[in-house]
Amino acid sequence: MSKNLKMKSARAAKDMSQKDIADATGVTRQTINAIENGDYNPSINLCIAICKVLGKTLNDLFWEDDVNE
Amino acid sequence: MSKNLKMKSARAAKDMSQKDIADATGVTRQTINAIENGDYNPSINLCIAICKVLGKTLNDLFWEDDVNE
DNA sequence: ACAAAAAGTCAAATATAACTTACATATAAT
DNA sequence: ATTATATGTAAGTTATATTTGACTTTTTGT
Repeated sequence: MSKNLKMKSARAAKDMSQKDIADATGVTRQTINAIENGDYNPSINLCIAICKVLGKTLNDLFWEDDVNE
Repeated sequence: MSKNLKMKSARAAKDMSQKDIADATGVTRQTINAIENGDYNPSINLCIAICKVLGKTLNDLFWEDDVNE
């Protein structure tokens, strides 16, 4: 799986740390880190929560990039 | 969780059964059924695979509706 | 009315996302 | 030099998505 740089840059644009996103979405920092680094395959509900925190949509952050396994 | 009627109608528009989608995405019929009925929270990769089969995007099928747990 | 396909559901097993704890590195500030 | 914050990673555990197999109910076609 490839890295999610769209998520990483959306997070940078909001000046939030991985821990900030983790706290806002109710998961751990490691989970956010793993998603950004493409280490696993998060649930749709978590993706939606991340999108809401970052003011983006699913297509903005999760479409077309992470298609490769 | 609420039912995913967008997915159900996109599937109807393609005249595909739940089993057809299951086979095309590499999961079981029960998994597709559970997603349509809102019984659980699929992975983003499975959502993307379903979107591709149905010719839709993540926003088309999974945004704004399934936000309610 | 009958048969077949599609859909709904359930229990038990397996795979894996996500958690916990922990340690290491890098950067920035004091 | 030291403290604090942010990030990357890993082993072991827990929660849950997904599978398997089976059975029932609906729908559709003949």
